[in-house]
Amino acid sequence: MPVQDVDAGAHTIISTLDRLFRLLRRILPPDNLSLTAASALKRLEAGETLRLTDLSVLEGITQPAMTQLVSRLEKDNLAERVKDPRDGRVVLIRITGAGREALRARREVRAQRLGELLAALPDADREAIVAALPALDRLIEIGNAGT
Amino acid sequence: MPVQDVDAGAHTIISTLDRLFRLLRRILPPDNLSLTAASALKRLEAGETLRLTDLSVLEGITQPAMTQLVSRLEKDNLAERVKDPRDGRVVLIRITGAGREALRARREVRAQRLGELLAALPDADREAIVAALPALDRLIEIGNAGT
DNA sequence: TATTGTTATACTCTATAACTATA
DNA sequence: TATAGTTATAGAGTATAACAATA
Repeated sequence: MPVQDVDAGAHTIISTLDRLFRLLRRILPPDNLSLTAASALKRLEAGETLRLTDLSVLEGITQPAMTQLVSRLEKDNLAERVKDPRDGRVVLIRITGAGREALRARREVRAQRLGELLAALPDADREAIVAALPALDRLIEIGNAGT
Repeated sequence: MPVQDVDAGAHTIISTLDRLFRLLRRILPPDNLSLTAASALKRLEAGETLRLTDLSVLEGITQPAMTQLVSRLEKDNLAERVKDPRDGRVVLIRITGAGREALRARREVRAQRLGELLAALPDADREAIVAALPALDRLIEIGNAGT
């Protein structure tokens, strides 16, 4: 695609992604982790603990929004607040065993649902989608770098 | 991709899409149409009028949720309720001129933002993403058919 | 009685502004 | 005074249950 067609391409990409987004939300099981909760938990799953502020920046939401999200996660026993002995102002967040299990279950269910749809696609379509993933990952990286 | 690897592929696809969605939401200008409002308006933009129930089914949300959404759109003068002379129970929804203009402005801003990110990608990455769009559209079609 | 839509209520997710506690 | 986090408040978006109006 030549650079001068980037804007036309952007329209098409956005349109498809918007519809895909709504589809994925529809097939997501209702009694499960929300996108926001899952995203934050995934971030915690990777490392050890994270400060509430750092987590809010990484997730791209405000500090009060993260305070509330952590409170909800704590209420459901998916994450917990830990005091930082070196700085009394700081709150560290840690994922719980139940949080890890919730992530695992969510991954399984969602992959199963999407897998059913993928299985109905022609091989060439599956290949085209998989082939685009590294490019999309780089796009995400560029977008996040600008934050 | 062989069929037996569909589940592994599904995990990777979902992970990338989840991060992509959060990125797109972040780069969306705050004082603009939400994803839900824009999706419903786009549906109205295409045809003439739609019944509230039909719109809720098409958008994959409940009837009360659509009632509220239409009320918000009406408050902002983006859509309006029209009585159906043939059936007193029915409410028809119609997009307004301001609604069309809001869609246009939203498309322009979002395409511009995404275009900036796309322009920073190597040509091969842009091509891979564009090449996957028809496949994703067919995936969406399959998913929506199951509704 | 069935269909169409609204109202009531509750929960998640988000924001900004004002506040508290600690450094 | 600056930083870390919480509380207060408001609004979008979603759901289920109960209701009203019309067919």
